[in-house]
Amino acid sequence: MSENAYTRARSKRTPREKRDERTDESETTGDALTCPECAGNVVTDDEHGETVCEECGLVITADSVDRGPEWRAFDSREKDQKSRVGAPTTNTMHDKGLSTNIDWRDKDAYGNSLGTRQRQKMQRLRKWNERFRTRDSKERNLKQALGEIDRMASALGLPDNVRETASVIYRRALSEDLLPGRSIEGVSTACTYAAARMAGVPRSLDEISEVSRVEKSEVARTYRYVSRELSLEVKPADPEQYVPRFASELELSDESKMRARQLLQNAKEQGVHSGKSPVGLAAAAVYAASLLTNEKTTQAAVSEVADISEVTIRNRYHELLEAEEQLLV
DNA sequence: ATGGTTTTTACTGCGTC
DNA sequence: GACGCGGTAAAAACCAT
Repeated sequence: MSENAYTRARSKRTPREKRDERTDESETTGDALTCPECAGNVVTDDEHGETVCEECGLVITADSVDRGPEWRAFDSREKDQKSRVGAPTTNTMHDKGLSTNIDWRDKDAYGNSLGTRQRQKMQRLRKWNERFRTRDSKERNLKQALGEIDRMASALGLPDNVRETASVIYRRALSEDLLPGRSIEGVSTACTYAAARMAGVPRSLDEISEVSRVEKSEVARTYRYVSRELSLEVKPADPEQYVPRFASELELSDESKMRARQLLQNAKEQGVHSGKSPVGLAAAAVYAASLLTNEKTTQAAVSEVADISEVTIRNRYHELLEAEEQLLV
């Protein structure tokens, strides 16, 4: 009935503007205060905008910075700003201000019955309150996921636009009800994986699951599911996309990168690669290129950064060189 | 579930520094 | 002798059926 959960919510200002009035004595003056709970020292945490107790972690005042709705992005401009979602401590914020209950009885605070007008008003308020609350639970979910995406993305050194893409994908997954039966972790990991590939800076499933709390198999499964349901257009990973990263991790010259790309392109034209793992191909190309340019690298080193066995590198790079020769004939 | 393909693991031999 | 490299066989992982 009321599955209109994601009603068109304007980026409404959170209804607690009264933090302007400095309320209690624990102010941001940074004086040595003591915690009411354990009498420990109280410090201000500027990054999260909180005043917390050093000893017990009690948050005395939170939200000296209001970053409430800023992570709801509806267009690309807002999206540019939404990536500051991170801090997990803000999870507490929602419960604090928003989950309100409105009694079902049509009585006022003194127990008197309300007039018809008032009754109708309360009816409307209940309805909207409920709507906001369900919206809120989804957003809490979203928030956690976004935090997770952000964490993984920075662990993998992925640029901001990937995080944004990942967030967008996640939002779509959420609004299409793809979540039930799947972990937030898993889906956000899958979204990150997809976003990285779509942005042309792919990370292998191994790398992804390294920083995720989810098994590789589950990531793969969830990714397949999500990309099918949302019909994401993500082309099979191009080995060339791995080259720059591997090359720079090995501190190889630009020339080597060029050679590696050439090798891959040749191989591609001759259809040498099909069914072979793109990562392996890329690793082999990087290694072969380093040989051709007389830069010192070992198979072991390449295998290390690419997370590919040396055997595979050997096999692939033979094939690459063969393809190169065939081209000259 | 099964069979075919690819990748990994583990081990061995060879040449060089 | 350690190291980089190449090859091989068997195991494991993966994929389509």
